[in-house]
Amino acid sequence: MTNRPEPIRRRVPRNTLNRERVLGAAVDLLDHAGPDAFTMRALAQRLGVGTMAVYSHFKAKDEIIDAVRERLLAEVELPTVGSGRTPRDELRELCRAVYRLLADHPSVLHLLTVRPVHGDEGTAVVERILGLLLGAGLDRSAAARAQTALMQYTVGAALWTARGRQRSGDQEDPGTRLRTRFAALPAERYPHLVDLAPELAAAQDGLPQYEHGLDALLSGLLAGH
Amino acid sequence: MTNRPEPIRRRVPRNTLNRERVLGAAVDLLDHAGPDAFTMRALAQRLGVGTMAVYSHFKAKDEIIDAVRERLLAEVELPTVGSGRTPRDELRELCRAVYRLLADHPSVLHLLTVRPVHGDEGTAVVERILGLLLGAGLDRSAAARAQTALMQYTVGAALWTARGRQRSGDQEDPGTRLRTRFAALPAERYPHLVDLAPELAAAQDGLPQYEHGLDALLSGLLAGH
DNA sequence: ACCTGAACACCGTTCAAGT
DNA sequence: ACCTGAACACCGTTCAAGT
Repeated sequence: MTNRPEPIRRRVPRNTLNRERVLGAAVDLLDHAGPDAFTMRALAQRLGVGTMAVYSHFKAKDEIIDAVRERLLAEVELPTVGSGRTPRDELRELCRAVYRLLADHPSVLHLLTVRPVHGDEGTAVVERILGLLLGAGLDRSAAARAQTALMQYTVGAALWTARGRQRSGDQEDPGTRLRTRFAALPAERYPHLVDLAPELAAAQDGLPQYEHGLDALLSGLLAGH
Repeated sequence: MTNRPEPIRRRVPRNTLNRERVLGAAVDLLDHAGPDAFTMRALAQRLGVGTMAVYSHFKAKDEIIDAVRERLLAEVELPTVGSGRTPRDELRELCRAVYRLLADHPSVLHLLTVRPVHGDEGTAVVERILGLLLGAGLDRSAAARAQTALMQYTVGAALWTARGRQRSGDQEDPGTRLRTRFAALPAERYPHLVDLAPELAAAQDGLPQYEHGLDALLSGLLAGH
């Protein structure tokens, strides 16, 4: 891709490795090859550098994990304030932005489950959501619980989708695989499951399913306000 | 030798190792020591057996993971049919049973995120939930989406709680830690977050928080039926 | 200060061998 | 058939050494 021949994999000259470059390669590696392939050795190789060079910029692998998560969570693009006609519209937009980030980067999801959050990642989103909930008339306690419930559902839905996509080494998409699996169950024991196999398969469609649940959750949380 | 001295760690006699014993030790190890300590070598040691003995009963570690997940998911105790006064009551009970299982065995949660579901685990719960949703008047598509949303929220909430408990090597409980962290944020940028720090910390209380969100979700899903 | 290669203590799993 | 110990190809990280 470069203009130079580079007959031999040239070593990166000094001082060109830095935290930013390491994090970029880490995100690439995670999104492209998955968490299992996210290895210090693979990361260094991708950077064209000895394995231990990375340790000059990060104390340990866990520190890279934290930094990657922080970096990606900070990337959530907040819809402009007042973009929705109602607080509820704006809540939907915010939650969908978080879902989209998690769905686009299954690795972040994995990082969330592997290591708890330390820093103030995602605080901007939380702040906005809390403001909208209070603005909708919820009291302090209800707003806090609603915010937590929205994040819990969002993480769960994203995880659900990522898990379905995980085994896409197979030809079939997760929906069809799930449909055939359910349809093959004994109909006497699981009549509804067998009967609703197509509908259950259709509910594995990521964003539309997320929005269905999100709307229900928002309705329940904002009921009476 | 008498029947009991055992001056030297005696080797388990032949044919006493079987799949059940391996799975029991695996659950113990996972719940007690966490996923990182769940090692083939540690598992064998706990069974008083050479590392490779386990491979006589399971092809690989992944197969153990699948079997553990299957075993625990089958353990979900289904409330007796018709125990609730309304379908909604019964739905709550079922979902809470799933949440309790996941919260009690954080390892299952990890196993769920690490490997996708293959067999027909948890089908009994799904069947019951679908029946109740249809009984409540939801159409086929709405029932399938509602069932998926309920499971997504349940997994997300359980994961959220488990993640908070993960670092309990520290003295403070996750609530206080989160409160102090939020309270320490710059109040100009995050006024609501700082203000609601105590309420947000209180929302990390596991089951009560789960039930709050569950009620809202059920209200939204069953609205108009 | 930044980067290297060898080495250490792990890991899952293969394999030939024992009973 | 069931179990063993050595060995292989990995992993994260320490360490002494190079520039």
